[in-house]
Amino acid sequence: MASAAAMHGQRTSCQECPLRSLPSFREFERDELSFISRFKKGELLVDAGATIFLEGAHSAHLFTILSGWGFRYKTLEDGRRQILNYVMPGDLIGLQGSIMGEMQHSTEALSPISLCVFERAELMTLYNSHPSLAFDLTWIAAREERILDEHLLSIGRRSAIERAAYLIAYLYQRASGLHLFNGSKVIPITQQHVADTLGLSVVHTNKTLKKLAERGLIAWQERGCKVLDAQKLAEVADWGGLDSGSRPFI
Amino acid sequence: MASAAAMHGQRTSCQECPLRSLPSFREFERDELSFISRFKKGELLVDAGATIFLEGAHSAHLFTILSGWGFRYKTLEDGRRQILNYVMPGDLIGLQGSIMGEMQHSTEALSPISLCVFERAELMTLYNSHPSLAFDLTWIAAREERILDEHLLSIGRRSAIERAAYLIAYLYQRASGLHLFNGSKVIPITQQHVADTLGLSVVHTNKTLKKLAERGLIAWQERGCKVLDAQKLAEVADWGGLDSGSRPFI
DNA sequence: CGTGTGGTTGAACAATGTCAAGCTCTGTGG
DNA sequence: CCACAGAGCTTGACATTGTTCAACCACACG
Repeated sequence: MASAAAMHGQRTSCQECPLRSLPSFREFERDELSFISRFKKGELLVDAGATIFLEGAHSAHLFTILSGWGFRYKTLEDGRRQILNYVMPGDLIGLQGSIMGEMQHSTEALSPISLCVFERAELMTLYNSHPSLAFDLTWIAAREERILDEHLLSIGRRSAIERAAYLIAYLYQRASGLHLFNGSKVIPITQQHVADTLGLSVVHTNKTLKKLAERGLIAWQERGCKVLDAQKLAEVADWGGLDSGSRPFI
Repeated sequence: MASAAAMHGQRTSCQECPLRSLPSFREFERDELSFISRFKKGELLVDAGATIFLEGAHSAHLFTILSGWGFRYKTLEDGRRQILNYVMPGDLIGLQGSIMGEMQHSTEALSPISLCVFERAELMTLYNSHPSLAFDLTWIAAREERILDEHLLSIGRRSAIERAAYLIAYLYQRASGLHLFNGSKVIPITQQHVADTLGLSVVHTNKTLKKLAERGLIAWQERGCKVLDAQKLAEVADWGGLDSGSRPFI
């Protein structure tokens, strides 16, 4: 597993953070922004395939994804893996571990990722000095919870084809809101990732994706899934879509 | 669906809150306690089977469970139901809705429940005046997230018998920490609840529970599941157990 | 050119769902 | 006190879904 990682002080200033201009995210007050600038200690670059957090670790840092795709997962003793959720630009990762101690899941990069680095030890300062940002952190945690609720509904009660349709519609909608596609509409995952997210075997996943392809909703490409009809995917899954308002990030 | 609910100002004072003496929960500072006393607007009693929150609602309140059992769930259009998690004394419910707007899941009482009532509108005051309690709210949300992670692993990757063993061990461990059993060790759920939590049909759930009973790990009783060997249940599921330290509540 | 990763396929098999019936309580109304 | 209805549990036969195994293919990369 390649896991080269480069830390460097050189950095995008928070004032010029490319995420700020996305309509998905809320605006900052001036003092919030200056606090975050000080809170940010640098940037980290990791390769595709690298592990950012490993289950069981106690990390001194937490990160916000600046660019790239990744995923969180847990495994059983015998190696069975469950992907819990995907991470994309604007997502804060490592909060669970920062607040409660040890990490109980791992996080891996799906593409090269750049991260803003924050220090866990300074989290309490944030709570003390910026109540609005503290509220945002709870918001971020509540949002993740809400997404996990939907995933649970999906894995527990949707059929294989519905699950697959939901997953792709979900990833597409999130990534679209972040302008992550340059017209390509290709989600950079393998069928193994899809299988491990849906709780299915790769073989069955392959056959299921083929059905979606036959219906003209997706096409499978070199290293990824091309979304052809996001609307119909959501319909197949009986999924209402993500919250539409703008959300906080840090 | 019976949904009688009685609100009354009469209340257990927070100073004498029975939950405070449980080792599962952390101690409060004096000023935290006095703030919470003011934050609490009264108590609510609901019958078994009553709906506390309904998906789609905008509630002006959030609650902490004082006594009783309940569960959170989501449904698909055609009626398929997925139970997301169970709620027990000390659990804060409605935080997701309070922070992000509309409820996206429903909550139902499994037994008669008493609740402490808080006003959503005063949440921001908490963030402004009590950073330590704000931190606790994030903690509470992060804890729920962690539990959902484990549930996702369970439904996605564990076999029927492992899932059932995990669920019962999980409920048993939580309830034990809250001294919810008076020596009975009986979890008050039906097999339909188990099925809807595990993502299985009732019939298959029945057969699976029978296997656990044959192994001497549980016994099914009038309206509930008697836990005979919590240790072995956790082993069957390859589950490490809940976090052991004391946690915050409000 | 090999080699590895990811995708595709078919066949045999295992896990789980569906249908249908019956059973045992418990509570209710006559 | 009895009859009945409903909820929850149990069981067997059968259908469907999903898994495992074992190939084989295609392409990218060294």
